[in-house]
Amino acid sequence: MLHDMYKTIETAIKETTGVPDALLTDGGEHADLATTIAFALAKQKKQAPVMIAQDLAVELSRLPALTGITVEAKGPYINFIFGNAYVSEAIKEAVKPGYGNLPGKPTRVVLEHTSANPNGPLHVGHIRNSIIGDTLARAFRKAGYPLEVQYYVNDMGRQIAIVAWGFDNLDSKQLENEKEDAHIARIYIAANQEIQKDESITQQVNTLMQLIENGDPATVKKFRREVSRCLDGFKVTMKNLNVAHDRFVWESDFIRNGNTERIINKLKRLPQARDEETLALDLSESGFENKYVLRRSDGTSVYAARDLAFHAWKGANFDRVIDVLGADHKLIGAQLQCTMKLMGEKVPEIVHFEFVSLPEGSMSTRAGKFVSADDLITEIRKRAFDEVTARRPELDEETRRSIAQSVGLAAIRYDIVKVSPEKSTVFDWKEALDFERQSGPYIQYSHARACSILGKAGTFSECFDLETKQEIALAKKIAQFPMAIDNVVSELRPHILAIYARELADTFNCFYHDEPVLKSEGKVRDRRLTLVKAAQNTLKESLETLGIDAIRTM
RNA sequence: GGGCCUGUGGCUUAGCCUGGACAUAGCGCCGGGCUUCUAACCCGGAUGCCGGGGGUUCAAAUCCCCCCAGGCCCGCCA
Repeated sequence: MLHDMYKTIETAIKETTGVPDALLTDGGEHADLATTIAFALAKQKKQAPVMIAQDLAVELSRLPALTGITVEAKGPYINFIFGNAYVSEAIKEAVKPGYGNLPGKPTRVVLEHTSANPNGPLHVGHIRNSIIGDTLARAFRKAGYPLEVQYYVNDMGRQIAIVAWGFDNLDSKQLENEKEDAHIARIYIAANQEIQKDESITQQVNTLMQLIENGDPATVKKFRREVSRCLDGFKVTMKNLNVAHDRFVWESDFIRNGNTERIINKLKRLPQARDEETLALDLSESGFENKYVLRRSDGTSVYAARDLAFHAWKGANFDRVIDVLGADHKLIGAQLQCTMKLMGEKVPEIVHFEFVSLPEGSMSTRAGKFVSADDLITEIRKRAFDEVTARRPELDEETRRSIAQSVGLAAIRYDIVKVSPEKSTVFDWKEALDFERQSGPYIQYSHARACSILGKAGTFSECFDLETKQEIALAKKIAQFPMAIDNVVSELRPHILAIYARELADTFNCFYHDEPVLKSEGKVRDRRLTLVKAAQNTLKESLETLGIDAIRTM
């Protein structure tokens, strides 16, 4: 809708003036859309921008294509204000189930996210990856793309060897009520402490790594067992965060199925290959200083080689390959992209996000310095339950627990997704546990209020002829939703949706505060209820795309 | 030392790619609003050399250069 209007007006400006760029932008508080084209034409026409704007506005307003759009010059700006037809059409769409679904596309997309090393529980840094990834996944599906979400299991790294050593050599019994991933972390941390004390352990770990690379059955079994247990823990955490993967892809499979060897043979033939003691690529002509090592001198593969095999496999099976990775992967991500291009393989798109740290410094699983996602979830549910109990003492405990769970989820997911990924953040308990401010629960509350109004309204006949300023403002905000979804997938920036949902809630809150709905009568009541229904539906779709429960009462 | 990212009122933050109309919102602060559709809400007020300095432009938070501060990275680790 909004997109159509943009195109129509853009074409009209281009055809009328002959310029290649209509310089059309959001009109903010002045208009729905506006152009600064008069500035650009000033030099060429040797006329003041104000004069040009005035003449052009008159000319544009006469065009049949722009019927129903108010065109007016305000100084050097030309403003476009959409009429009632636009508003009515938008609300007609917005009351339908699935509002915001974009037309289906043939492009098959594979999206990888989270992929944390299975050596300890997911912490508040990892879940930034999960939440950005999962929100993108939901937006892609809403935008009509067939999508598969994958988790890449790094099951043959040094840290897994350290875990395996710990289980063999330390007191490694699982404690009562200890979650699998927390158990693994405890052993991993203890093993690292032992390594600090006794350097000879490193040799034993190296031996384990050689055994796993050679496919020694007992070692493979041992590694698989602990990695699987850790993943079981991750799955519980992710379920609690409403995050889902379609497939877990194991790194070691790319050794076993020969893909890594095949990719190494292909890489050897590149002019950039340096097959000396090690096999490495010289990517200096692409601006990378260090050599990109693929095979060690002992003949075993390096992570990079397996990663290339993994990405080649993804590229062969999907049309678009997208990875969500932390800022620490920027360099290796760029090297991966560069190498894929040199090989003529599909180049993955990478979404990077900056680090989450603690007030006392960086997080470290090895040092046991982290806030686990499980602890955050437990704490936030407790807080949410107290809050619900204080606000709604009349509800039974089960209902309050259920609301608290949804509110807690909303608080966590929104708190993380609302920030632009390129900003590094410091985890703050006080902010994470806040349900007011610009929070997920705030948006849920707007939705619940809308549901409450609709519940009390009974039946009404839909009416799309809006009138007051507040009605129109809300309708126009609702109309922006499909474009917000489109922007998220085209820019790969899920925080756009978070900001949109909050603004929609703001607009709806102001609307129902200022305009009586249930107490109005006749057509006014009908059209306001229709608008509430459209707002409720749009809030619901927004929340669900953010992976947040659109609860009907709270 | 080199590369990438960030720097917007006391705190958090949008806008920056695609330059234009008084820089977005929240928290906190000050002052209002619950016998009226759930106050997880709404309304009003104070608070900004948009890190600093140059440049490009009719016009710069936005583009270019330099500097400063913080984060991340520069392994035959993953």
